[in-house]
Amino acid sequence: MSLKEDSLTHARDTRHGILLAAARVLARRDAASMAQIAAEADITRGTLYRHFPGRESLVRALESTANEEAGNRLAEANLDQVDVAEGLARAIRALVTVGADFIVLLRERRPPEPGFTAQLEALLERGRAEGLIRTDVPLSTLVESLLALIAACVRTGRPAGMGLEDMSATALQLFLGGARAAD
Amino acid sequence: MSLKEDSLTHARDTRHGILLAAARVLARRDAASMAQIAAEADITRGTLYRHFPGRESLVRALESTANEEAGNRLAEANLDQVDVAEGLARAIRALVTVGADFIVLLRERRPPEPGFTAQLEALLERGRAEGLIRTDVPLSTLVESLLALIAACVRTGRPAGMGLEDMSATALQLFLGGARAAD
Amino acid sequence: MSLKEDSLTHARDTRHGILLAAARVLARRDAASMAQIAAEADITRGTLYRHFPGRESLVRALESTANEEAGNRLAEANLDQVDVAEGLARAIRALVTVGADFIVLLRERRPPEPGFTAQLEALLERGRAEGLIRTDVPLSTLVESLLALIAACVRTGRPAGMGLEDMSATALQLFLGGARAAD
Amino acid sequence: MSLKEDSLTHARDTRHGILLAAARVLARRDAASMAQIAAEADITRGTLYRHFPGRESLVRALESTANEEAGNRLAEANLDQVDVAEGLARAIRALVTVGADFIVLLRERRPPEPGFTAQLEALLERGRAEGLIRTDVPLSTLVESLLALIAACVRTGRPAGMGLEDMSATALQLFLGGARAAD
DNA sequence: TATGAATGAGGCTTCATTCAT
DNA sequence: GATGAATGAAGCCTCATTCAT
Repeated sequence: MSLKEDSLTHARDTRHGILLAAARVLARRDAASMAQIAAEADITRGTLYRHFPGRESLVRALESTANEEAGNRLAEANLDQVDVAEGLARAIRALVTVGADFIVLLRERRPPEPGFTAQLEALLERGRAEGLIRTDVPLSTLVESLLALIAACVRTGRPAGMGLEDMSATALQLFLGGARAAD
Repeated sequence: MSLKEDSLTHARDTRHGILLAAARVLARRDAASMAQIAAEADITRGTLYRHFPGRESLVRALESTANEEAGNRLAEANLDQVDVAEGLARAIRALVTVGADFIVLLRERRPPEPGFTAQLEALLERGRAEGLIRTDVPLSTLVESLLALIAACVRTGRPAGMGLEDMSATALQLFLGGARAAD
Repeated sequence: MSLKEDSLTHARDTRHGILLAAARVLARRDAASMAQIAAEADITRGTLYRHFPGRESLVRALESTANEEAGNRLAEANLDQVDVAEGLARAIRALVTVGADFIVLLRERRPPEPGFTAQLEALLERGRAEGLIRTDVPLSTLVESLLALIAACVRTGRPAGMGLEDMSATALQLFLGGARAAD
Repeated sequence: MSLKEDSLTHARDTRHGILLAAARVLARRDAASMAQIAAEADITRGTLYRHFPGRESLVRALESTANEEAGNRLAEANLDQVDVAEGLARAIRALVTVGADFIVLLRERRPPEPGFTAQLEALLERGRAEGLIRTDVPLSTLVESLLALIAACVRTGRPAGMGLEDMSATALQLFLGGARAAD
């Protein structure tokens, strides 16, 4: 590996490390300062600014990384090649996994980039066509509800020591079956 | 009405006006400055500080007002004197009504004061005892999910022009029955 | 005098004091920091920002104040009601007087506002018509030269303890007669 | 030519190229950053620091190069071997030629190195002894005035498309004879 | 009680400079 | 010798808060 490649790799790693640190600290406190983010990433503010020219740039990179990561995981899950129930299970597991690192996304969510929600919408549409998903509620409400339930499960599940599988299963049950007890 | 009472009333009105203005502006932008809040309330910063000794005090007052208001509405709903399904319907209508102020609460959310969630927990517990509400999910997750669903319905329903009754009904259906189509 | 008028006056005084202080400190060091300017004006940085929303605003106010003051003094001098030689003497005295406070202007000069140089140009044009001022050099060069000579005289004269009258007389002699000894 | 000489020559060329680039960029913007200077010289910041240990060092080198160059040109002009009028003409032509670099000097001007102004002072002193130059104005004021006039002529002449000879002639006329029309 | 000026702490950002490769 | 990452000291600006009127 050449020197140049090495340095590029290093830079990319540092960048990623910063994004992870930012996600952690912004998840704790939404208005975290650049100093706090730099501290969490174990670098100085100056270095932080070497990698991201400003706060906005950092937040945008964070959002688009999270969007991208979520989109990728959903894409890898081949949602359209399994039945809708299994697709929902996979989608939720994917989002819970991402969510653990990027809950921030689920909070301060600006109009989320398509390619992320689009896959969820397609899945739910198919579910409607098959008679599995209700049609008397707007699609956007369903998507928003799904995300809200995932966030709720992660928020309450993590402090209680639940694992990713448990949190995912709970979210799936609540989304599909609601809080009503099975008869 | 005596002069003193009159001035007390006036002070209370001003206070209330400030809180409403603060709710409006904080709902738009979480990090709104004291200046913006004062401007929205049509007073000067000095006056704002005469009524609330500091930003934290204002936010706390806002939270506890919202909590109180939500708590009062829930209390007025006599949740414990009707069956659980009707109780949930009433609770959701109450919370959807509190709406705009409530959104603020859901953002800055510190551990919400009891007296507010306690009533929801009691209702859900009763539902469990009656076999209506599932017991395989922690109570806190259920409460959080209920609040998340309400917020989701308000967020997507309001821009779509839905009324309070529609949003409440949707939230209730999603909470109780989930997204699965009725058989 | 009403309270409001009083406070307006006070604000204007403070503003003017800041401008004077800024002129002093910027004359010493062109890249002086806002902190240094505030210190010279005996206020804190915060107060400085209450009066001028940013550095650029301060510098612009300084320039336009100096321009204005110079313009006013030239206007008061009734240059067009005396013969050209006397007019030049008056103009130079006016500018030397302003210059003592606002040399800054004469240094970092951006395209100076008209109303200031226009009066000088009119005077020199009249001098040309009367045969007093040479016509073989562009008018703009003459104006620039006059200002440069005034600045040179102030810069070298002040440290030497020369008074305004002496500096003015020197500048006039150099401008009109040049460095050549009178025959 | 040995390798060592070659590398020395190369280093000297780089150094000179950097100084020229610095002159260009500092003439445009007084507070140019090291990064901008490096970019103009087409090297990295690291390399810039290899040649000059710090900003101050670079600026000093720039000043002393300009001083030296001006000094050299004045020395080459053999000012002391011609009569004073011709000497002044030569001196002004030399300084106008140094031009662009010179402007920088006139801005950041610290007490200019002797060896440069000394030659001007000697010339003017000789002019006084011969009765050509006025004695009723301090020598330092005369030097400063001469430099100011040269700068004024370059500043207004260059945009107007005047050549070096024209600008020099104008400066000489204004310095010696002033703005008064010849009788 | 209401107002507007003043304050000072803290945030964002830039930049000269150093260091490891 | 050259490069790019890292550093830390300022600089600019905002804002919650206090004070005098």
